[in-house]
Amino acid sequence: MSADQDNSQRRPRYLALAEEISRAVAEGAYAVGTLLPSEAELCDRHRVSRHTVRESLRVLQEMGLVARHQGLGTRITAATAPARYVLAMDAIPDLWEYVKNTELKVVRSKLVKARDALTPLPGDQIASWRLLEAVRYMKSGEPIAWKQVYIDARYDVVSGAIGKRTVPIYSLIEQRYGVKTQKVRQEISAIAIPPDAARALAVKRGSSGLAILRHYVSTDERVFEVTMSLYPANRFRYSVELNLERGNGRSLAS
Amino acid sequence: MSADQDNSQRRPRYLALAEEISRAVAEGAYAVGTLLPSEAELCDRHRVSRHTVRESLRVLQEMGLVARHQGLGTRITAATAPARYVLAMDAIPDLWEYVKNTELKVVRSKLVKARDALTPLPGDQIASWRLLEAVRYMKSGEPIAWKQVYIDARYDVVSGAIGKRTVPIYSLIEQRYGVKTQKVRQEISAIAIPPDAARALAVKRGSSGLAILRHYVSTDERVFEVTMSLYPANRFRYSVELNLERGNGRSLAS
DNA sequence: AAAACCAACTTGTACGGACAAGTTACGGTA
DNA sequence: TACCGTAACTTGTCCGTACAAGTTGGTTTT
Repeated sequence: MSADQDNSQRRPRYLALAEEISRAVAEGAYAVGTLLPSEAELCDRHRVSRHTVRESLRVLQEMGLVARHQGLGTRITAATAPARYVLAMDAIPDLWEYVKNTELKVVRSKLVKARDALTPLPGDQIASWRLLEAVRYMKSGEPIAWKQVYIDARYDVVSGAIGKRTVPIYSLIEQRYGVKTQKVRQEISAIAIPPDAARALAVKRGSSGLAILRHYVSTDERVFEVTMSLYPANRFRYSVELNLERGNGRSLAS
Repeated sequence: MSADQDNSQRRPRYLALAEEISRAVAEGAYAVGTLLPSEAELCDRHRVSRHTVRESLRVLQEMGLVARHQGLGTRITAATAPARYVLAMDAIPDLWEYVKNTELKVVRSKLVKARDALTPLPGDQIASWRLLEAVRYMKSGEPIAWKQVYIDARYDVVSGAIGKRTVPIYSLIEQRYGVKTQKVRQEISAIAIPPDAARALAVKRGSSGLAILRHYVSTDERVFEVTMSLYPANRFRYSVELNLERGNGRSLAS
């Protein structure tokens, strides 16, 4: 038996092997980006079955240390298992909860070329995007956000529609076109509110505000919606709670 | 072959079985809290090997639908797989990457009662907290953040220490006292920068800024550190990328 | 009545084998 | 020189067998 074994409490061979490999990786025996020895080779070296080797590699994969590629090999992706924070809720605050308690009123709608957008848009600069300018109100009528929504013109679910909306647009796009949101890139910054938005929000131009830029990315890596939202200070707080998890929920501890 | 198979693109049997079981669970064929049929029984019913059944159950486990108990059985833990966003990086931007490229200079340090803190503190209002006032600089010397750090006085790792720091304080607390960070609650808002901070940041008082309030929570649910950071507009953008994952990182999509 | 034992059932670990599917590199041909 | 086909290598899927380890319930013994 090649892997260390403590008589008083026997560890499974696959865990012992996983630990041995992860230690070797941490010590630099295999550089990040390179391939581990093949499964057959690991069988020979450690005198275990392919089942045991595969089980070990699965554990390492769950820890985020390796990625397996059929036909190619097992690549080292990290020297030590990355610790990750997991968002402890089902969605970004204003994708769901927030939308439920407010109304979005579209006040302008037009087609624009990417290059003409006030907000930088990705990809082909002569591509067409549907721009919606909107104001979000509390049910009580107070304006809390000024928003520009750019929709890839191929998914023009709301062409020309002006008025109140209560369903997130990316959700409509998902339903209508079968596009799946895989990723949301988000950037938050402080800004002085520009004149157009200031009027709509009933605040002084140049007063403090929060800007949240979001790119909605589909499973085939395309940005299909871009939103820029402006919130006056004191009318909006963005809260999230993050939990610390290591690897992908799997560690070597038994 | 008992599980549906599409000729044009053959799905692995174990995935088809996993989907069949998850659909049955969602439809109420098995109540949450009860046991699934045993592995042997599932083999018989679906005419597949035990390996295939075990592989299916592992997928369901990864989705958070079932929990396996050696000697007992496989229990249904949820009717549908919880959907979660996972922060696609190792840490909140300024817990790691950001800290590496900047320096925090503590300019004031004193003990305060919770009730006297400028930032609201949780729990007992007569409890003592170590307050550090600090400025964060780029290596180039430009001030980018004004910060108040409140530390539960029981974990006074930096009592009175004024000067430059490059290691996150919560990390020092973890090392010194064995406290484990389990959760970080975070709130982002826009503010007009107050006078004290404006001076330290070399911006006009009242100009736009970003405020990030964080509560660091230990594994025993205690808040042991609270930080309030102020960033002038245009000097700081808070970027995150969120991936949609279902269950524990595993879905049925291939 | 309580404790010990045992059988039956269940999941976990480990082995072996076979073939499918993906990737890469090399040799032959146009 | 470029393209195509093939061989070799690799991981993925699926099957089977055997035994270890854990759980539970029933029976026997004290």
